[in-house]
Parts: sequence; C-alpha cells; structure tokens
Amino acid sequence: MNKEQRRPPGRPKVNEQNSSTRDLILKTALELFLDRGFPLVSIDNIAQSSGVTKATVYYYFSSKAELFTEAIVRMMDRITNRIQSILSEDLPLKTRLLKMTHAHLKATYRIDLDHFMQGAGDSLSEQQIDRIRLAEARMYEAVEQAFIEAMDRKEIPKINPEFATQIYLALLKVGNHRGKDHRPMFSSVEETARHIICFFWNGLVNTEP
Amino acid sequence: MNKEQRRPPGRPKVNEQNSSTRDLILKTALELFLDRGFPLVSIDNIAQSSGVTKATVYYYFSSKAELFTEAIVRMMDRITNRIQSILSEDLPLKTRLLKMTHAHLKATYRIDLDHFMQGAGDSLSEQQIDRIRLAEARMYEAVEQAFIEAMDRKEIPKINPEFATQIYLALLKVGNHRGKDHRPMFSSVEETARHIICFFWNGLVNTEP
Amino acid sequence: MNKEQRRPPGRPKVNEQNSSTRDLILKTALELFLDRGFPLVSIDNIAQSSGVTKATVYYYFSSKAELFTEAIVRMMDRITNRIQSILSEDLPLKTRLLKMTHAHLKATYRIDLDHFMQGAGDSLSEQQIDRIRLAEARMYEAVEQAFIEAMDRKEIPKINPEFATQIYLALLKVGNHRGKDHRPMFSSVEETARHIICFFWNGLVNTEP
Amino acid sequence: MNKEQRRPPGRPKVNEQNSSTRDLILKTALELFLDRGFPLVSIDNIAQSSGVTKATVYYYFSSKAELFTEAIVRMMDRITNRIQSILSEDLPLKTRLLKMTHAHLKATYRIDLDHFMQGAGDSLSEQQIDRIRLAEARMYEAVEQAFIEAMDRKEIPKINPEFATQIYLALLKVGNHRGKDHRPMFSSVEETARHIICFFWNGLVNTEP
DNA sequence: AATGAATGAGATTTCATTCAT
DNA sequence: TATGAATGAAATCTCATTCAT
Repeated sequence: MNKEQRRPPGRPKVNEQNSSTRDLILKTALELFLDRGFPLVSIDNIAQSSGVTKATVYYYFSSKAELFTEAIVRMMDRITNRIQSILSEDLPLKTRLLKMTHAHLKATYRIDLDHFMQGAGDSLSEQQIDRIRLAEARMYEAVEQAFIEAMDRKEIPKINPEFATQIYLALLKVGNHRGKDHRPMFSSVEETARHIICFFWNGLVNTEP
Repeated sequence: MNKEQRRPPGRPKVNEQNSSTRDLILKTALELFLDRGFPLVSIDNIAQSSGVTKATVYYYFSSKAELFTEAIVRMMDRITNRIQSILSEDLPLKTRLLKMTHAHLKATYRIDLDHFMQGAGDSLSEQQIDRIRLAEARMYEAVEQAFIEAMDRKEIPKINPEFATQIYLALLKVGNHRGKDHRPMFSSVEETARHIICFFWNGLVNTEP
Repeated sequence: MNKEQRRPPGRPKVNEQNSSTRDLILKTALELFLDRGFPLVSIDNIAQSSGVTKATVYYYFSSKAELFTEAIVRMMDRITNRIQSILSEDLPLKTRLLKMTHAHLKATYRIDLDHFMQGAGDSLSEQQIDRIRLAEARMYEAVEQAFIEAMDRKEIPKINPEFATQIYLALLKVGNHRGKDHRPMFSSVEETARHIICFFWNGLVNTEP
Repeated sequence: MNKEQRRPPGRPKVNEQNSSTRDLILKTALELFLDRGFPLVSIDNIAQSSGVTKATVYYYFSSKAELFTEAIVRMMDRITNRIQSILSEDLPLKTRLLKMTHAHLKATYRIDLDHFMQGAGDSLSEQQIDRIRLAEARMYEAVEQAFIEAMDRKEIPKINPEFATQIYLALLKVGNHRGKDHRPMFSSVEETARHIICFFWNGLVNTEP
C-alpha cells in the first residue's frame, strides 16, 4: 500500500538522448545514402560518421536494408508534408508551384527516387520495397491532388494528372543541373524557379496533342 | 562457366575474331552496368555472362573502371551519332524532335547519365571521368546545336539553349515512367512521344519568364 | 521482446517469485542447449524464449558458461535421482533395468553427454568442466553400483562394471534411433525396451571373451 | 595443318598440386570438424591450419556448409569402402566383425554421426543434408547387408537387421570410452574388441524377447 | 590469347558482455 | 530486481586484382 509511486524498472529511456542516437544514425545514414547510393555506403561509414560503433547501428536497425528503408521513408514523408503544406495554401496554383519549386531548389535533398533505389533493390525485402513505394506514391499524390483540384476549379485545362506530375518533377531536377564548368544555368535560385515554372505552365495550359 | 558460344559459319576473319572477345565483353558489360549500376556488377558477373574467365577480362581491360569507361563512352558515342543523324535531316525542328523522341522511347538504353555515374565516381580516375564527361557533353551538344540553329533560323524564339536541352532530356525520361500498376501513362509509344513534344514545344515558344 | 508472462493467481510468495525468474531461465536454457548444443544457443535466444532481456540473464548468471553448467548439472542430478529411485527398488536386476529403460525411452531428455559438451569445452572453465564431469560420474555410478551389488549377490557373473554401464547406456541410445523414414524400429516403447534388455542381458550373463 | 599438337590454353591444371590444395583443405577441415563440431570451426581456422588464406578456401568451396558436406561425405564414403572390404572377406561373420571392430578402434575417425550434424543442421541446405544422409545410409547398409546375408546362411538367427546394426555401432563407440582418469577400460585394443564382440555375439544368438 | 590459382582488403552480421539506472 | 544502451571481437562471405603458364 505504501508504494504509491513506483518507478518503472530498468534504466529509464533517456528520452532525448535515446532518440538522439537513433535519429543521429538515421540522419547520417540518409546523407550518405543520398550522396553515394546504397551499395557504396557501408555500415562502417555510417557508424564512423555517427561517432558510434557498427554494433550500435545494429542495435537500432536489424540490417542495412532496414536502416536504408527507414531513412528513405522518413525523408519522403518529410518531403510529402512540406509539399502538402505549401500546396494547401490559398493561392493560385502557379504561385504555389513557384513557391514549391523555390523551396525544393534550396533544399539539399533530391527526389531522385529510382536513383538510389538502383542498387538497393536486390538487398531489400518485398515488404521494404513496398514501404518505400508507398511513401513515394504519397509524395506523388500530394502533387497530383493539387493538379486535380486545379482542374476541378478550371484553373488549368483537363490533362492527365499523372503525366503533369511526372513532368513537373522532371523539370524540378533540371533546376539542379550544372554545366561543364559546374556552374548553374541561371544566376539565382529565384530566376531558375521562374524559368522552370514558366516553361511548365506554358506546356500545361496549351494542350492539344 | 558454361561456354555456349556458337561459332559463326564460314572461316572466321582473324582480326575480327580477335576483336570479337573484346567486343563481346564490352557489350555484356554495358548491359550489366546499365541494368545494375557500377558497384553491383562484378567482374565475375561480366566474365560469366560473356562466357570467359575473369582473367580474360583483365587481359583486355586493365581494370573494372577502365572497362566501365570504355563501355559507357562507346554507348554515348553511338547515341550521339544517332542523334546527329536524326537531327541533321531537313525537316522542321518539331518534326525532328518527335522522331528522336520516338526513337528514344523504343530503344532499350536509357540516357540516365548520372544514374550510373553514381557509384562509379570514387573508382574512376580523373582522366576516366573526363572521358565520360566529354562523351556526355558531345551528346548534349548534338541536341543543343539543333536548338541554336533553330533559333538562328527564327524557328523558335531565343532561349538559353542549355536549359532547353536539359528540359528536353528530362522530358524524355518521363516517357519511360510507369505508374503504381507498372503500366505506362499512355497507350502507345507514338502517343507518349506526341504528348511530350507538344508539352515541350508549348514551353519553348511562349517564353517570357 | 514479447512479454507474455502471465502472473499466477494469488499473492506470490516473495522468495519463490524471486527464484521464479531464475528457474524459468534455467529451464528455458536447458531446453535450448539440449536441442541445439552450446554454441548455437545465444543468450539472446534464451532471454527471448524466457521473456526477459539479456541483461536479466546476466543478472542471474555471470556468463553463458555458468548458465550452461548450472543447467546441465541440474538436469543430471535430476536424472541421477530418478535412476537411483528406480534401481533401489527391491526387484530382480533385470526387472529394474527394464523399468529404467522404459522410463528413459519415454523421457524427452537424452543422456548424450559428450553430445552437448562438444562445443562447450572451449568456453568452460576447468572448474565448470569438473562440476559437470562430477555430475556425470554420479549418474554413471548410480548404474554401476547396481551392477556391483548384483554381482555381489551373484545375480550376474563377474564383469567389469564400468564396461557394463557404458554398454547399457549405449544400448539405451539405440532405443531412440530412427530409420530413414524417421520411424522407430519397433512398434512400441515396451517392445523396444524388451528387445534392448534381452540383448543386454544375454551379453551380460554369458561372459567368456 | 602444322598445329599437330596444340597445348590447351591457360595455365595447365598442375594436376597433383591443384588437387593437392583442395584436398589439403578438405583433409584439414575434416579433422577440425570432427574435433570441434561445425559451429566451432571457423573458415579462418581451416585456412590457417591449411596454410592458405580464407579466400582460397572460398575459391574451392562456395560456403562453409558446402565444405562441411564435402568433407563429411568423403569420409563416410571412405569408411563405407573399408567396411565393405572387410565384411566381404570369406570368413565367419564373427571373425569379420572382430576384424572390423579392431580396425575401427585403431582409426582416428569416429562414426558419431549426429554428433557433428548437431549444430550444422541449421546451416545446411536440404540438398546438402540429403547428401550426408545418403552417405550415412550407405555406411549402415554395408553393415546391415552382412547381417542379412549371415541370416540367409543361417549363421545367426533371424533378427531385425536394422536393430542389429545400430546395436553394433553403439557398441563400437563404447570401445572409445574413457573413464574418470581418462584411461581406457581394457588394457589393449585387442582385448577391447574381443569383449565387445563377445558381448554383441551373445546378444545376437540368444534371441527370445 | 586465355586461364586457373591465389590473395588482401573490406563488407555485412552476430554475440557475449558491461554498465548506469 | 531488471533493463536499455553500447561495444569489441570475431564470423561468413565478396571482389578486384595478380601471376605463372
């Protein structure tokens, strides 16, 4: 009767600290995976960059594939959130796309999906691939939905929304292109975004294949 | 290990016989590299798929990086030739682009340049990277040149030709996109090409960023 | 990871509660060790099967070797008790052996001593090995003693009692043999026991090498 | 026309040398596996004991499981041959068994089949297990056949031959038993063999369960 | 021209063990 | 009493590369 307030047994989850190590590993891993691709990142690389040992990585993640999956899905979910947040503002579609393009060009991450899936495929389980594909689909849908609504509101003409989405994403990547001398094509991120959206919008509104 | 090489009928030309093994290896290697990317293709894979031994591969190519470089540069040169051949015909630019798009969508190879450079970078020497970058640049220039000439001929308005080229190549890739159910977005290669060029052309001719 | 421990009804006796976890671990460990042998059982396996964490196992046992030793010695002691109980009954030796054989064939545990010592040896300290060897010897002696007494009583002719014991134990193991189709050699445990004892008894009583 | 005698291309298989390395590894591996059991022998152990590198072991055997299988099956086949050779002599069964027992007790290898299968099971493929089981069955059959023929010739009474075989093999193992002081039970191999066969023969000929 | 043998370095993964709480 | 976090050492396996023939 006197044990009113029992402390849970065991070492308390040092909540911040705890999630810190796991998150640190995830963060480091994501950077490396994005930079070099799945096969060229070793667990040792991740561990060293995170300042822990290999075994610690395996304490948190059961395999390299699992760590990869978790890192990628997390990133995609974050991107999806950002996309949804921008696209749900009460502004003309063109303005929202411009904002989004602008935001994307400044971010470090790239949406080169198959880019790093290349090389990982063989190592991932069906289930892991599914998890990634699902996160990928959510990203796409966030954009696709914006086009569908804009069509409903007659803001743009009817067009295959999947096509529009893929085109838009492809153009986004162009923004990061560097020429032979490694210099960007336009002088500022703003200008690049404007050119891309201008090009995209023209293609979108004048449709008669 | 299984040497299923069928010898062509007739007396073999000695020097072609000679180059035959080398070419066979190059061809096999290219396929594998395109399919899986540099790090996931082992010399053993290439040797086995070619029906020779690892040591034979090393007889012809001094390293994996060298073999990779040679294979990629060769492919790019072939593509460059094809591009130039199509683009140098005496037809309106839009028609030539349509033909080229059509041809590209039917070909097996993809121009996902960075795609497989990803993962190879660390292993290639500066010189090898340069050779590839040069071949890549030649490919781009073939397209870029067409835009420049079209601008000179006032067929299209003035625009950053590098930008136009990258946009065009990005749109090309969209043609190969498959949705969740792994089906293409349009019912035929022809229709896909038409949509892409239509979109591209609209963006191209109405330019006021 | 899944803590499916159901608490028994009623107020738990504190000191039994105490020994409960320890015993649970010992019991689980024994099963696993018998099943897979020392090297193929990990502390994690034991912990998980017991519904506790690795650290808890280490709270009760200072090392894997110690846990192994304790589990094995316990089992042997239990077997020794059972043997002594059967062999000390007031019946002809042959009858007692038959009963014991019968009991052994129905029990799950096996007396394949070296069987699991194999693989453990390197990891055990001298002292731990001694403890096990001692328990093993006690088991043997229980049987050996029965032979010695039977010889004293002229129930069987003079014979090296150690030899007789080992022969008997070897024959016991034959009872568990399964043929190619995984079926036993005789239709019932009773029949198997009878065959074994018959064979053994014949060898025992007609001795003139 | 002048190439009457063409030497095969490539480095010739240095026939003895070649098979020497492979055989050396097999031989070393067998010793270690018999001594410590599958899980406690590392490829490094085998490589070092063979005076080659780990990679060389993998050059000849695709996996630890494969090496194990090959080594065990080889040994069993050798034993089978020896058994058949002894048992097919034109002598009374008892004499032949005595010879065989004698030979077995002097040999280093033991027929503790399940002994090392224990611990290997999880790592072997179905196919590999089958190969071993088959070799094991061949060994048993060689003995079983001798009993069947002896029964046909009325040399011994009718008895379940599988039972007889397993009993015999079990008794063989007893011959290797060492007591607490690590000394054998009898003073010489000959005497041990005589005791075992005497015991076995008595059990065999007086059968009425 | 082509090969079989051999290797060193490094990849992923497992596991007994420690320690602060 | 029981635990979550972390680790060092070792195990299995891969692969680009060399070399004598």
